[in-house]
Amino acid sequence: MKPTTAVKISFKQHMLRAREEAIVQAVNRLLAEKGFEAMTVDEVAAQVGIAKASLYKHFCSKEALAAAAMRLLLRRVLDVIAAQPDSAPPLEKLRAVVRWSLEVKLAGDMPQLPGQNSTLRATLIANEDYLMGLQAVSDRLGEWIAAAQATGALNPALPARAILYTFFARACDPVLEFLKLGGGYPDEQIVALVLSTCFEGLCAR
Amino acid sequence: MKPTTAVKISFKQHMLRAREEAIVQAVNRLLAEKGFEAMTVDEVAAQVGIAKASLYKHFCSKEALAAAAMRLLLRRVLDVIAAQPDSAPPLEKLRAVVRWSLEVKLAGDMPQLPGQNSTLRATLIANEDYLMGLQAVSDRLGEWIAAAQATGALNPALPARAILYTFFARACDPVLEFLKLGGGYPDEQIVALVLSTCFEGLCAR
DNA sequence: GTCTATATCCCGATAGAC
DNA sequence: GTCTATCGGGATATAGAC
Repeated sequence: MKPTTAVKISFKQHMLRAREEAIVQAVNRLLAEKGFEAMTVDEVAAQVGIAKASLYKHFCSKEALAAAAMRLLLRRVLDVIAAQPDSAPPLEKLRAVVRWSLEVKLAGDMPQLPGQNSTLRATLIANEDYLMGLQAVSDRLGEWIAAAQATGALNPALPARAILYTFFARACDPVLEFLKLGGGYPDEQIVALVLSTCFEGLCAR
Repeated sequence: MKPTTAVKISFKQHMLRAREEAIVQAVNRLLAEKGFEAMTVDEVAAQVGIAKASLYKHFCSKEALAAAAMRLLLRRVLDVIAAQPDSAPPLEKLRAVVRWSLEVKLAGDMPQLPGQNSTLRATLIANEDYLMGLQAVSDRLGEWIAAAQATGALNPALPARAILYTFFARACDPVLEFLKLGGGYPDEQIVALVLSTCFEGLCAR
């Protein structure tokens, strides 16, 4: 009996977890497509195939939905960071992470947060998981940045924070969309172009 | 009598023009501060000091308000472009224009448009003045870009369009805000940092 | 926990007097 | 042209039955 009960509970928890993952994935897609303000909770519910009231049993507010999507994004970034081989030069590892974020954005999977939304900002900075994930990403990238500056691969004259922020900003760089809408370039080349301008700049070398 | 009437009409038109300019300026400020979606027409009316219904006598929709602000921005950009001395190298003229836009953004005067707002996009591309202004800016900058690439100042391997879009994208670069919020850097240095990473890139030279 | 139905609020836009 | 007052739509969030 105990095992059966345990199995039942586990099964229930599994289903609940799966549903919540489906919700977060739908939120991620909608955030990437329309941004936070334009996304409506009705759309999320319709996308998942449940009633809106059911959504609020899992997430108590629209901001909580977005926060969950952001935590998912941070987990994915940390996975990509962890997947880089230790032996690779720091600069190449940084390029790989930035390239990944550009590919995600170009694929329409990068959630777009509004520049300054008071309620959303409050929810995010009040969320420990989010803050710890953000700190972890910053720390890992910060180590690589310092190492790359030490070897002279990255410009040592730039503050490390400025470099880090420049990487973060690639996640909302409109140049990708501009080039895609303009047409004439395959996705790989668009990514290569933006990556080049980010690291090598616009001036000739 | 004729002169008096003429003066009266001119005076009225002048007042009307001044009021509309005040409206557009308020819209510009609010767009820079909160973005299009978060800006409410009530706020604009309150800022100008008139009733909301009076606003709609000048501009028939919220989108029209934003479009007017964008036309103002394009005029200001064209003025800055025209102010560059012909004798200066094209690269320096481009740097000056980008620097100006960074300074405007850092001062909180750069209107922020939503990435993809269907109704606003429709209003903008339906506005001849806006489209012509945008074309004029693109043309003038495009000439300088081509010249700078010809002399080898800008990387000739990059498509000119990619360079142009990269300049446009500086108007919504969040790195400025990040560095400002982080503290520790005066505005001039923040502008210099972003300008440097834009043209010279992150890698050492 | 899931549903239908509804409360509540906010915002863009308008009516109509002056 | 300016005002006060209001309409109508849409969005977040909740009530209450099952």
